[in-house]
This record gives sequence, C-alpha cells and structure tokens, in this order.
Amino acid sequence: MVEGDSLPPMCVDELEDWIRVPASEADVQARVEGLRRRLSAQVQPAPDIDEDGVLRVGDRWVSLPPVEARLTAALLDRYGAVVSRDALARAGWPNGSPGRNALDVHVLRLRRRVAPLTLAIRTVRSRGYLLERSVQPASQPIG
Amino acid sequence: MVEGDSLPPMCVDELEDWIRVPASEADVQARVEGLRRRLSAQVQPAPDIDEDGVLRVGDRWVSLPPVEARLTAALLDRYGAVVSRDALARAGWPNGSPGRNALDVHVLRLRRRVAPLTLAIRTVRSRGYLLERSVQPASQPIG
DNA sequence: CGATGCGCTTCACGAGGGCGAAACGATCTC
DNA sequence: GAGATCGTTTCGCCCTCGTGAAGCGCATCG
Repeated sequence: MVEGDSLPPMCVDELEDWIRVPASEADVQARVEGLRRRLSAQVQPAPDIDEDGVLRVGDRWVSLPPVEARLTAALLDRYGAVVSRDALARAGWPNGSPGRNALDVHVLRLRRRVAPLTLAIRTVRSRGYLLERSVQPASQPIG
Repeated sequence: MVEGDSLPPMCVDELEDWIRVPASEADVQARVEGLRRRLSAQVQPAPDIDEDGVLRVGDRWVSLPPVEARLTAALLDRYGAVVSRDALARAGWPNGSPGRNALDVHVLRLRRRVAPLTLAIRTVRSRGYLLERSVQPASQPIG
C-alpha cells in the first residue's frame, strides 16, 4: 500500500504489486487476482508416485507395473532433466539388467501409459530420457 | 485506463495491466516499468546448456548433438560477443579439427535448431560468430 | 567500372549407430 | 484359466557427422 503522495515503488519481483490508497475493495481484489494469475502461470504441480506404483498428476492417476513404477520414480527424481540409460537400467532392475532392448520396450509401454496424464517421455539421443508435461497452460512468449 | 467509478478490469494476460485515472505521471511510469520488467523476465533469461546437451531458454528447450552442444557452450561462454572460428573449432573438436567446412555446416545446423528458441547466430565477417536473441523484447523507453 | 579472390552459406550424399515398434513366447497374478 | 506383465528378437527408420561442391555477397585490385 502506498500513501497518498509518496513515490510509486519499484517492483523488483514479478510476483509483486502495489496500489495507491485510498482504493476500493474491488480494486484491491482485482490486483490480488492478477497476482494469483501470474503465480499459477508459473507454478505447475509436479507428478508424484507412491510405493504402490500409483502415479498421480492433478486429479488423474494410473497404476504402473513394478518395473515401470521404478523407472518412473527414477525419472521423477530428476523431473525435467535427462536421466541416462544406465541410471534407468539400474533403477528398473536393481539385481542386474536384462537385455539391451528391455529398457526401450518398457519406455515405449510407459509412454503410452502416462500419455493420458499429459506426461511425455522425450528422447535425448545418445544421452537418455527426460520426463515432462506434454501440454502446458497457455503462456505464449511475445513474438 | 479505468474511469473514476467503473469496475476494475480483469487481466487475462500476464502482460496486461491497468490503472485508475486520474493518476500521476509517476504512477503510470511505474506501472509501465513493471510491465516492462515482467516482459523481460519472460524473454530475457539467459540461455543455459547442461552436460546432457539440453539447451534451455525460458520454458522451451532443444537437445543438441555432442558437437553442436560443445559449440553452443563456447558461444554461451561469450554470450552476445564474438567467438572466433578457431576458438569454436577447438571447442567443438578438442582432439583436432576435421575439414574446414565442418564448422560451417555445424553452424548452419545449429542455427536452424536454436531458431525456435528465439536464438540467432550472427556472422561477423572474418571475425567469427555471435550468439544472441533473435527477437528484441522491448521498444525504446517512452519519453 | 568491371573482374577476381575470399569468406561464408547452403545443399546433397553416404557411413555408422541409436532408437522405435511390432510380434512372440514365457511367467506371473487374480 | 484369463489377462497382465516381462524379456527377447527382428526390422528399419532417422539422426549424426563428415565431405564435396555449387551459390552468393563483399572487398580489393586491375
């Protein structure tokens, strides 16, 4: 709140705002609503998996078989970043890894399972895989 | 601008704002400055590349193959400044450079890959290359 | 003023390798 | 026993990367 004749403040943070008093309740509400909108545009709830292999994002969920549940846990540990093939193999099969393609096949199956949750497993060639949300709420850069 | 007793508007876009008139020039300036800050906060964060060759700017990203990832790292080290062709060749191929055209071709491919991130590699003839943003966020200050 | 050389851009091609996808069978769970 | 889960094999697409070569603009030189 800014007093009647003082200088307007500078908003250092994007999630700050100010208003000159006296102001109507509706004006304050509008400013608060604007702040809330800016906040929700930035923050998105992260997916979460429990010990029973139930993966939840928002209000939707799917149940994952053991191997894919462990793979998902490893991907969620580094959510939004690349997880190497080796790390995924070690996470999915703690007692020695099976053949080369087992991981590929499970990633393929996992992809189809998590797609309805707006989750996507992106391939980073010769590096590994990356878990992220496939659709993002509209916040288009000015172009 | 909102008239004296009308209802406050709803800001649909994060890059909108409003002010109730009459207002001092300083207040309007402050609001405009706040908008400019929000804009630059979205568009201006410096690009960043991790060890996995993932180049991020804002909320978008692309994965770069090994050679182009090293070139990009070298360009980001001197972000906005010229990097000589020799320096790029040494960064891209630490164990001896291949043919002379290899660098040019990789720069071409890198250009197309980073274009969707609003990044551009500008040529400085007989000097080297320069990485910068391809879209300029704000016009000149109002005055 | 025109010609030539240089630097840079762009395309096309091929070798090598990573990865996707389907199909099949074996094992496990309810 | 039915359905789900898991591992393997096979096939082939497409990405990566280097090379050769043609196209184009600019500056210097004749």
